[in-house]
Order: sequence, then structure tokens, then C-alpha cells
Amino acid sequence: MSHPLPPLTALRAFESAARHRSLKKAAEELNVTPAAVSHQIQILEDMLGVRLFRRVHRGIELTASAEIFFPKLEEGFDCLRQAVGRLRDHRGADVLEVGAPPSFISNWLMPRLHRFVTAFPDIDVRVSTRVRQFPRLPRGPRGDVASVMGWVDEVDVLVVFGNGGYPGMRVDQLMPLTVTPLCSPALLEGDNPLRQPDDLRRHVLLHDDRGVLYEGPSFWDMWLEKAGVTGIDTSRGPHFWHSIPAMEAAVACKGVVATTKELARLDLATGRLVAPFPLEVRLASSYHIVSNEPASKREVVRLFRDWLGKEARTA
Amino acid sequence: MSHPLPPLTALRAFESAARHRSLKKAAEELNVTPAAVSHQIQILEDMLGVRLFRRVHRGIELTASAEIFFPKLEEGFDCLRQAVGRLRDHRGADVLEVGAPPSFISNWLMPRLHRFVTAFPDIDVRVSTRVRQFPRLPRGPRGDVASVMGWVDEVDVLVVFGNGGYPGMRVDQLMPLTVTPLCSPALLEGDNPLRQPDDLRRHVLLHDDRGVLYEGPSFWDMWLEKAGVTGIDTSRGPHFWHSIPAMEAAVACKGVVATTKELARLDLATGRLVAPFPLEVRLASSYHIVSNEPASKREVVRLFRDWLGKEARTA
DNA sequence: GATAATTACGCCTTGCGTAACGATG
DNA sequence: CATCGTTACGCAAGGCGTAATTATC
Repeated sequence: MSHPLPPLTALRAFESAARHRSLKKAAEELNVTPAAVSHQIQILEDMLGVRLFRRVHRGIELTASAEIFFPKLEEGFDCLRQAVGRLRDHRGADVLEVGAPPSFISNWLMPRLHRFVTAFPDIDVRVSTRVRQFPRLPRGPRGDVASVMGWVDEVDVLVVFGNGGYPGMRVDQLMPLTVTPLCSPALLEGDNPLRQPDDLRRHVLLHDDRGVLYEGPSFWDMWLEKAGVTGIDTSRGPHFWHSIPAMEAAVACKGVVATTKELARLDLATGRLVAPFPLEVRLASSYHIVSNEPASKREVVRLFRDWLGKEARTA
Repeated sequence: MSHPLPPLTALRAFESAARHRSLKKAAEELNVTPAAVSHQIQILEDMLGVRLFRRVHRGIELTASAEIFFPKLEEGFDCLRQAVGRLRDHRGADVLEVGAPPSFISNWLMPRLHRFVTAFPDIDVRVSTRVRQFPRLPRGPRGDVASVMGWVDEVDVLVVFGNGGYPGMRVDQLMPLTVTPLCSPALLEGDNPLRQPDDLRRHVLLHDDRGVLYEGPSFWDMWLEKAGVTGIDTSRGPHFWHSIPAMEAAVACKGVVATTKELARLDLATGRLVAPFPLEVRLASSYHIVSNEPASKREVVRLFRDWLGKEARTA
């Protein structure tokens, strides 16, 4: 324990040579010349003060010391190989771990992912998510950054909503986002039909609070200001930290939600939701593709990043 | 298996840093600077394409990948440390394994070894022996060399009888040997008292065949020729491959043995044997201290070799 | 401001290849 | 004489140190 290990390259050379009972085969395994292996083993013999191989005829034999030495050594290197193998299985050349918020996954990624899987059938895509615990994080960009930094190392690619300022990371903007009111088509008719923005004062406002949490102003305030509507009390109505329950409430005719149109693509297509007004407000924040520096260079990560960008442009 | 391991120094740096949860402590353990450890870990992160440490506050945290990676890695390096430890226990800095023929051990080494042990109480001396299987070995120097080469790597120091020509070995002559007839004191009197060499023709000749096996001429032929005695049939009498049974036969009054006086020191001192004639014949072969090259440099080996030489000169 | 980690730069050791040599069946 | 291991020599890269820098409490 207290003694430092002998040079590791020498140990590796010996382990391989002892396993193969041949310097030549060890040299092949290690992709070096037999001379290099021979040299390493002599270094080891000198450092340990023990002869390890008996040079005999055509090849080598283990000495008694080597017989004592070798088994644990082989076991050790087996462990190292296993350790690397585990990592390769978990985060291997053909394994891609993607992290994203639940709303992005269910409303944007999943409807498209089959195309990536079809295009690259050898890549094992694993999608994981985290529900952000907003109360525990500081609001605004600070909390955003802290959350990303604590997550990005656990995956290969992260898709996050934010301003993109993640130091030391490879960051690509995926797509800008636009906010507009959305509601059930039932609200377009009935007692208080939604015809113009001013009609909103007679409806329940559902609040997707991501605006407040990430940007400062709420989505409703942003949109109503652009729409030139005044005199509406935006403190009314239920608040949601995440977009999915906010949109579900809208689908259930509980009111009108101001949220990102891009995440409602499916509900809009199927008619569960409609956008009653053409005005859309571009957000300062947007979705970003984030990877840490080592991961960003991996082939699978590059492929997926490119594919995400192409999907965002074409759809 | 098929993939080569990442650089081992990088693996070692990571293992140490992950175990200590600190680059600084790892640097201390590895006797390098924190900068070196940091560099190694970045190399590893780049090669694996995975971030391993989350840089946080004062220190580091393991990422999920590192948590998967680390345990087997630690186990692996533990095995390497154990492997080296076993070797150190078996052939450690304070362990000295001595090999010698049985006759040398019981008749020369053991009576003196207590002085070495007293002088160097921290050195754990382990004496081992091999009974040479003469029928299986070619006679003369060739068999001698083959036997030594197959033994010297299993011990730290070998004391052997021979001509000293062991290629690639560190060889020191321990002491020259002289041959003279030895017999029980009972034979000096009685019916056929041994007064002069010529009296030998009326006694049984016991043959210590090491002369034939190592040098060519038998001990009896050598001695009788020097003594100027002719007409004695040296084919008479029992032959022994090893000196101990030959000397035991002499002690038991079975006859007169021509053997190396130096190995009979104890029996001569206690009077179990006597040397009836002053003539002693110097052998060409002698005892040599032999070590392989790595072992010969070890401190304990150097000490023991010097001690052997001093003992041989003073006694 | 103190501690720990990272970066930049340069040195020097280490590991390796080539090629000639040695041993052995 | 064919094969495998060793030796000699020299190059190139990897590993490391020093010192300045960054980050975080």
C-alpha cells in the first residue's frame, strides 16, 4: 500500500506476456514490437529485483516468483478492462443518452425520434428527463445554469430551455420559441366566444410560469403587451410551473393558456387546442442543444446534434 | 478485450483522485503535482468521451459515468497492489531466499547462519535446497550449468559446487575445496591401522562421486595420484552421488571416504571423523555464490554475499 | 483572501522502433 | 536455418513541474 506501484506499462507488458507465454504474442496484443515488450519486462525485473521469465528454447517460462505475481496481476488488469467495458456499455460509441425536459420530450422529440432511430439503427438512444424542482433553484438565468451544469455530465446531449449561457459547454441553439394564447376550440364559440384579444378579459387565464422562471416577465404579460391589450388583470387564474399541466388544463376547457406554440404542435394538429389569435411573441430564451466538451466530440453526439438541427429547420 | 485500454497513467490518476475525492490528495499519493493529475484526468475524459468529475466548490464530485467506472477500476488497482505486495512478501526487501546443496547447508551454512541472523535481525532468511537428480542431467560442466540455470531464478542467492561458468549470472567464488581421506577414528587402530596411504589397500573405499560428476576424475583417483600411491583398485567399494551419505558411511566405520574436508568441519571437530593423512588435494571446482542479475543488486543479497565471503575467509 | 483546480509553456524522462545479434531446436 | 528473444542506438511523445490563472467559498 505504502509502496508505489512499478511502472504500469511494464506491468501491462508482463501481464500480457505471462498470459500468452510469449513476448511476441504480447507485442501483437499491445501493438508494439517484441523489443519493446522485452525492454519493459527487463525494467520490471530490475525494479522488483526478481527474475520473472526463464528464457528457454522457443519462448519463455514463468519463474516461481512470476507464478506468485501473475494471478493477481491478471485479475487486476481484467478488472481494468471490465471497468472500461462497463463505461463503453453505458456510454459507448453506439449508445447515446439524451436528456430533455418532459414537455420537450413528449411534445417535440418523441413524435420525431423514430426518424433518427430509423436512419441510425445501430445507435441505442436512451432518453431521460428530470422534473425541475423550481422552488429549490434561484429564479432566472442563475438557476437555469445551475440546473444544466448539474445535469449535462450525466448525459451525452441535453436539450434545455434557457438563454444558452452555459460556460465551458458546447451549445447550439435548436430553435427559437414563440408564445401565443392557446385554448380548446370550444371556447371559440358559446357564451363568450374568443374573437379578439380583448375577449380574454372574460376568460380564465392559465399561467405557464416558465416565462417568469426563466425570463422575468410572464408569458401573458409579454403577449398582452405586444397585442396592445390593457386593463386585464394577469394575476388572475391558476399558475403552473411546467407547460404540460398548463396545456392539459387548456385542453380541458379550464381557460386560455399563453405558452410556446412549438410544444403544442400535436394538440394543434389534432384540434384539441387552437390558437385563436395570429399574434406570436418571440421569446428571448429558446431551446439549446448542450453537451460537455468531451461528449461533444463523440461521433454519435455529432450525428444527433446535426439531426436535431435539421428536424427543427424542416418542421 | 478487443479495445486497447486507455493510458494507464491516466487510469491511475483517476482512480486515486476518485478514491480521495480530491486531485490534491491524489497528487500527494502519486508523488506528482496537482497539475499533472488534472492533466491526466483530462486526457482520460477526452479519450472516453465522458466527463468524470464535476468541478464543484472546493473539490470534485463523481459524475454518474464515473460512479459506474470507478468501482471496478479501484478493484483492479487493488489487485495490482496486492500482486506487488505478494511478491514483496515472498521476495521482499527484507526477505532473502538462499538455495544451496543439502551438504553445504547442514555442514557449512547452518553452523554459521546464526551470526548473520544476529547481525541483521530484520532480514528474514529462508533456506531451501534441491537434491540434484544426477541421472537426469548430463555429466560434467554442462549438467552443472543446466542445474544452476533452472534453480537460480527461484531464489535470491544460490551456493553451488561447480566451475563457476554460469553465463549472465553474478558469480563470486566462495571458497576453494580440498579433498582428503576421512574415516572414523576407530580405523586408526585395530587389525588394519591406517598409518600411511598404502594402508588404504586393506580398507573399503567409499566414493563421493561428485568428483566424477563435476570434474571428471574421481576424488580417490585425484588424491591417490598426488599421494604417489599406485596399485589400488579404485573401482572397489560403494558409490554415493551425494557427500552426506558418503560421510555418514565413513562415520559408521564402513570404510574410508575421499571427500571435501571443508564439509566435514563439524565431524572433524567432534571427533566423529578424522583425517588420517596430511595430504590435501585442491579441487578445480569450488563453491560459488550465484545470483541472477536483478537479484544481485538487491541490498539484502549484497549483504549476504559479503557475509558469506567474510565467513569463508575467517573460518 | 484562501483553497483547489486549470491552463500555458517547456523540459526531460520514458517508451518505442529499427536493425543487428544471440540462442536454440 | 528458422524462430523467438535480446541488445544497441536514437528519436518522438508523453508525463511532469513551475507559475500564473480561474473559480468558489
